[in-house]
Amino acid sequence: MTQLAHAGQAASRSGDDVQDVHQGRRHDLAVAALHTWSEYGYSHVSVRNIARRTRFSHGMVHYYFRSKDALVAECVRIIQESHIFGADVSAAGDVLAVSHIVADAICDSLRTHRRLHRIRFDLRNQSQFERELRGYALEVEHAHDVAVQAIRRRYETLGWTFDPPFELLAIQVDALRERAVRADLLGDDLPVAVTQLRTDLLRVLPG
Amino acid sequence: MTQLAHAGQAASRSGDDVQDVHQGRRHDLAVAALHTWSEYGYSHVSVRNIARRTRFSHGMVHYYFRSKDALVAECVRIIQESHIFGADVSAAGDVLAVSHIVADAICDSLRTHRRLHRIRFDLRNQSQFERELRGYALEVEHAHDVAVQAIRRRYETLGWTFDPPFELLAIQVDALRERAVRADLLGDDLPVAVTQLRTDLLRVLPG
Amino acid sequence: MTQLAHAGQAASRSGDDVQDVHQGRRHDLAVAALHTWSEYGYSHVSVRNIARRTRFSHGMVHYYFRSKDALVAECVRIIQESHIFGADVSAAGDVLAVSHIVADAICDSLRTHRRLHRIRFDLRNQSQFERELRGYALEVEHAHDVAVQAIRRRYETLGWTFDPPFELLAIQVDALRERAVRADLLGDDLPVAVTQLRTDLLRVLPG
Amino acid sequence: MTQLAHAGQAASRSGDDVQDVHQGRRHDLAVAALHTWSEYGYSHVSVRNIARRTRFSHGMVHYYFRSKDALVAECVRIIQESHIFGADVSAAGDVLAVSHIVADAICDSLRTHRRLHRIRFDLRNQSQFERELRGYALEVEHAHDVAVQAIRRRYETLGWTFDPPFELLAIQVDALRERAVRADLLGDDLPVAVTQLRTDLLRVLPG
DNA sequence: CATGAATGAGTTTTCATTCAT
DNA sequence: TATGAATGAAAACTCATTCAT
Repeated sequence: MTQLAHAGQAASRSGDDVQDVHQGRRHDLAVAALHTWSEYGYSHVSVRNIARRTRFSHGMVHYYFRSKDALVAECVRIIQESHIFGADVSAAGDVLAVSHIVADAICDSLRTHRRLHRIRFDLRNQSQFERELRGYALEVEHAHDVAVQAIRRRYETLGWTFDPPFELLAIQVDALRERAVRADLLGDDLPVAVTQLRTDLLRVLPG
Repeated sequence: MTQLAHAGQAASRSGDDVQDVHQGRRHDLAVAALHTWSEYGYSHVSVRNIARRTRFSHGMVHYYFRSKDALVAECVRIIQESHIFGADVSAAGDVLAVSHIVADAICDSLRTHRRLHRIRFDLRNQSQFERELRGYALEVEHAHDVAVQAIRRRYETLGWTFDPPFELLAIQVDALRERAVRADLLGDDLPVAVTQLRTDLLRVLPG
Repeated sequence: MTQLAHAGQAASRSGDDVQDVHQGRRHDLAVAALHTWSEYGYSHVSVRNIARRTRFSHGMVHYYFRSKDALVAECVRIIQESHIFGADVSAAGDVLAVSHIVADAICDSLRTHRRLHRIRFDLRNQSQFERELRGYALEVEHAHDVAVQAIRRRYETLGWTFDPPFELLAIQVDALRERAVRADLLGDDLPVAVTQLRTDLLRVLPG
Repeated sequence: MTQLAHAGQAASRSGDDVQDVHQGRRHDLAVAALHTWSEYGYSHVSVRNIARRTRFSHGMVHYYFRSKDALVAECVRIIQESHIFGADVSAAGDVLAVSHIVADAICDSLRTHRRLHRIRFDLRNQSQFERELRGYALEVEHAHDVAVQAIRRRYETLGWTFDPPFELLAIQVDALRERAVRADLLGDDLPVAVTQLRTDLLRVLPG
């Protein structure tokens, strides 16, 4: 549960507590929603299922979130702020170092934020069918793209040129991540899947 | 609708028409279900939604399918029989020819069976959350694997060795297909997406 | 199954077979209905449940019986004709002999026709709530009364006078029979229940 | 309706009214269910039928009762708490007095709780066919047995010995009660039936 | 004669949402 | 703020009945 820890509680010091408490509650509820989502899938995320996970009533959820949609929006905000796609490649001195950092970052993120990754893939899939999810899915995909482009720039700064184009590599990497996420839920051991993932990533990344 | 055409209509033989008519109806209903599925996603494939697409009552659907599960089973059967993963590479004389045939087959299948492909990806995703779907998802993935291995063997017969391993290439190809499927529904032009897919496939396939 | 055997098939000799075949079918269907009834209770006797027990389609049931009600009527007729309440006490020379004959007859009937007895009690109960069953329940109860009165007359002919009145004894005997029927379905051993019943009957019957 | 009156209305204390109001509603709904049950039989006790009796929607019933089974459980609880089998024979000085108290208690209970008695017999019957009812039926029968044994002890304390055994007498008494319950619903006058019952009881009870 | 296609009302249950307090 | 009462639509499924063939 550490991975979805409550970030807003430190805000309870200053004067305008009210706002902060409100935000804290919203956050807590959204975290509960994320848990439900990652375990049962979007279509089973019901307001009551979420409330059951918290100390709050189901009316509360509607008090803090105008609708289920607003709740999804908050969930997406949390995903964004978790920087689950980031890899700090600024210190890497050569292409191989970048690849190692990237592979490690992906695997670490999968270990600590597997729920969020699973949600991302579910969101991307569902957004094909539920109009109201498209905006959120695009936001998350955009965050992914931004992180990916930063990596690309580092590779290119270090003199690597991609052929086939970088984009296709990015798609492959993302597909490997998705496979690891699926393996996890389908019963396969997460650590094993992540180890396998690391091996595979190093095979396809430059170097 | 042409892509999901009615296979049972040839039922004009003689005595056992009854069975054929029955099977025809079952097929028609399953096709209606596939349409609903591909447009609204699995979680909105309800018996009533399907009936609404037909000239029949919802009781009818239950008349032909004991349960929703039986309906899904028939849908999966149709997907299987559509051979949406097949590529006849037996005639290919060199590696490049194989790649072209594979790329063309994938693109053709996407054009004629885009609904089924979309359903496959949705099924694969939902099966993570809905136990009763796992068997079906595994069946479809197995069909995919079988088709993919046939291609691999042809490549290897023609002397190609894969490094990184073939499996990673297959995942990449499948991810490209998924992207094209998503592009379609997200508003991008299908023909454009398929053209792009073909270009991309030829870039990653051997040759 | 012997207890609900088909009585109408011997009629297939004469010229007007048609009628007889028709009656035979009606009988067979009603027997299937009786089986369903005794196992699942009246409220679960559905036309399809019955048809499933036979070699016929569910449309057949409606072909032979205008409605579920007509089917019930036929079931009741079969119960009546099975003489499940009868005891031939004409040969009994003294009161004790009558009591033994009655006890034995009740136990024998329970062994060979336990299904019908169970149905009788279920019918009597349901008829309180479903108007259309009342007539049938009353018919069956009347048959019971007739058989009971014959026994009473024999006792009185042999010089026995009942105090408390015979009617109260009849109610007690019937309640003991009902208890044995319930014991059977609730898992207790039928033979044991019948043996117990015999002992109890001999304790309350004259002599 | 007096016989099934609302027990929770005293909920005017202070802080924990909420609970009481909730319990009150539950009780009210269960009472509505008991009415439906006693009039139409268990197989017609549907959530919608019950809601139709109240000013509430059928969703409400599900709000208060997780499932139909929970509703039945509450109904049974109400039956238990109504002590419909009790007779205070502690003050009776001789056997005849016990018999009179018992007869009067049975008749009084039948007058004030005839619905509950009818439900008991229906429950006992249906429990033969519906597994999920067995536990409830056994509970109610156990309550009956407990009350009956208390009476037996009083008789025996006062020196009466039963031959035939007490158990057979209890069955007879219960059967007489059932007959009165049936007479009521089948159209016969309740007061008349109860008067008759009293006479009959005094004929079979000791003294 | 006999079938099974077809319907519509019924069952239990879940759920997003609104709202009075 | 926060609760939980209340609703109505929707889900999967069952069933008696009608009817064309």
